[in-house]
Amino acid sequence: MTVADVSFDVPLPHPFSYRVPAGWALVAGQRVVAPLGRANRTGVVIALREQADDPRLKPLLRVLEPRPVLDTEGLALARWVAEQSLSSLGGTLAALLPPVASLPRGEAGAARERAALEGGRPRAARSLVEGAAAPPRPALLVGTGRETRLLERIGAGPALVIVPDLDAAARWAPRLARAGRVVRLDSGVEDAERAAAWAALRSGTAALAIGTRSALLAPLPPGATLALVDEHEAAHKPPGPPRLHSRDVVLERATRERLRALLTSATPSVEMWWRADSGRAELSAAEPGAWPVTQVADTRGILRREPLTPSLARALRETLGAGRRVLLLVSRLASALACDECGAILRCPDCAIALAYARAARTLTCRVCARTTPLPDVCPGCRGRRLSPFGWGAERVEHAVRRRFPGARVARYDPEATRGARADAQRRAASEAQVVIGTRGALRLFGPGALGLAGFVAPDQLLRIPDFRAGERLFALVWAAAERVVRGGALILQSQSPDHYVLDAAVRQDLPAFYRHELKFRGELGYPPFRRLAVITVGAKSAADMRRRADDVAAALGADRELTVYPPAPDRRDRARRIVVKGRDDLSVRLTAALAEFRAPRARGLAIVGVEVDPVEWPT
DNA sequence: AGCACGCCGACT
DNA sequence: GTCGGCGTGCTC
Repeated sequence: MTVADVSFDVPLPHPFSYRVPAGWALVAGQRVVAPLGRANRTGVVIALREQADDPRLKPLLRVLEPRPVLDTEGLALARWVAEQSLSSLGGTLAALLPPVASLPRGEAGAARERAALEGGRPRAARSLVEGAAAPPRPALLVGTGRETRLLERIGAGPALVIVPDLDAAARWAPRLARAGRVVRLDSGVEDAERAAAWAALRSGTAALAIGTRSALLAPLPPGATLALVDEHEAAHKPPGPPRLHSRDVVLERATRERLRALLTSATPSVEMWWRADSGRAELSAAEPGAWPVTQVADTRGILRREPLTPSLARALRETLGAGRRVLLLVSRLASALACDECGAILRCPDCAIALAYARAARTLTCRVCARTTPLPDVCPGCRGRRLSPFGWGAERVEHAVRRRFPGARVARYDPEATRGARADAQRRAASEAQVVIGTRGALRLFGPGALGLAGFVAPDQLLRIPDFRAGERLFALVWAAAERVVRGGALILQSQSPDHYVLDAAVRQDLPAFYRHELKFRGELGYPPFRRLAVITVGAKSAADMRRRADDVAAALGADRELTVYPPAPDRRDRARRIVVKGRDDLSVRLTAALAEFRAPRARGLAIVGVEVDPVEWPT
């Protein structure tokens, strides 16, 4: 009998086997409905095989679509993604497939017949036809006009453009539409439209498609272009499956299927820059475009009670006078409260992190456990009476700016302010304000050239975050702000370390200078792109159990001499242990081998909570 | 992940 | 005497 191995969206490493009813012409890559446990669930056929009759196997119930959503290559790529990220194939597939198209009633049977007719046709002896031609080198498009250059290279397609989020999908669709019919694969459109888009790409009715990471496996004809917009964006690797950065999937797919990969970014990831630097990608740069008048204002010794240096205050006044808009960027770190007598920062007694100081409400709030207390009169440590704010959160800066510029329309735009009931009002106020004080997310309010002045109040706070990508992230942020400043406008960076290479490279609009420094530092400390990282989280019921299990896992990893294993460190408010591992290109394979005994289904007791390969956000 | 089965506390 | 807590185990 014929048996189908079916992968479901369950966190299990293995597929389930079913009997294929006689007369079905099923192929791998088709979605089917089959009984699993007590329910009927949708899964993907990942393999078909002949074997002796086994009465224990249940039959498949029905085929969902006339044709496979994935061809053999797509299936193989999904398997690669799952292996690389140490996650289940079923979950990975579920995240990389379009919604199921709802067939009009009565067509289901017909669909099955069509499947029999055309489903089995393998989509390519493609690589044979094209022989051993080397796959085109990926191109990295940086600098001014990179998006126009991307559109030029794409032409009328065939091409699939992957963008970081739904907003970007909505923005890109009309731009792409100037060259031909564009279909959308992102969840910003109805399910039926997404499903139809996938089908249109496969049949060739549409040659241009746009989507987010869920579209990474959408069908493309030979010779097509696979584009990734804003390659450096963390949104290309959000939590959840597929647990790889879209960049890695794009590059791998392009190599396997000989597609042309095009990636754009104002400030590429260090990984991608290194790839171009070492000749494994073409760097398409441009003559430097307009850049704001940029200045680093030294804040050493003068920023305790006043967030604006004379330079920034003057620029603010002039910009407002010229009728242009101002964005003051604050780090997402809120202000804290410090004791002037003993020097301590007030911390949450439970979580040990600095309490966030809310000036207007006169409260202290813990960001982890949400405990809120009224402002104390004295320092809990030394009973000192002089408590003063420390660090420049949005609220404190807003207060200072209002005091200094009483006539200006000032609005705050940060995650705090744009949450809850007043969110809409706040957003509207920010879109009309002359001075916006906000975090990174506030950049979305401004298009290119929309700002007269961008000012970074205390970017040092972002550099102090214990994450090896802190510099890269600040550089990207400064650059993104600079690109939004109008020709002749100003960019002011306040800092206690005015010579820092991140600031220096941004001031001089010198992309290579930043990467030179950054690569040197990454190389010396063994960080990506020179080593790969993974974070393994271990949990257990009791503290002692957790410690023992974490030590066991660390020991198993350490037995592989190719891996560098760091000692288990407290995580999740000390409810888990975190083990950082460094390895080489084969990190995933080695992790899979070393962790096998802990990840086995029968290894009960919730030993391993999570494995995160190539983390983008450092866990704090 | 669901969703069962399976043994110990506060309720009509 | 039951309803229900979520610990443990299975799903072809």
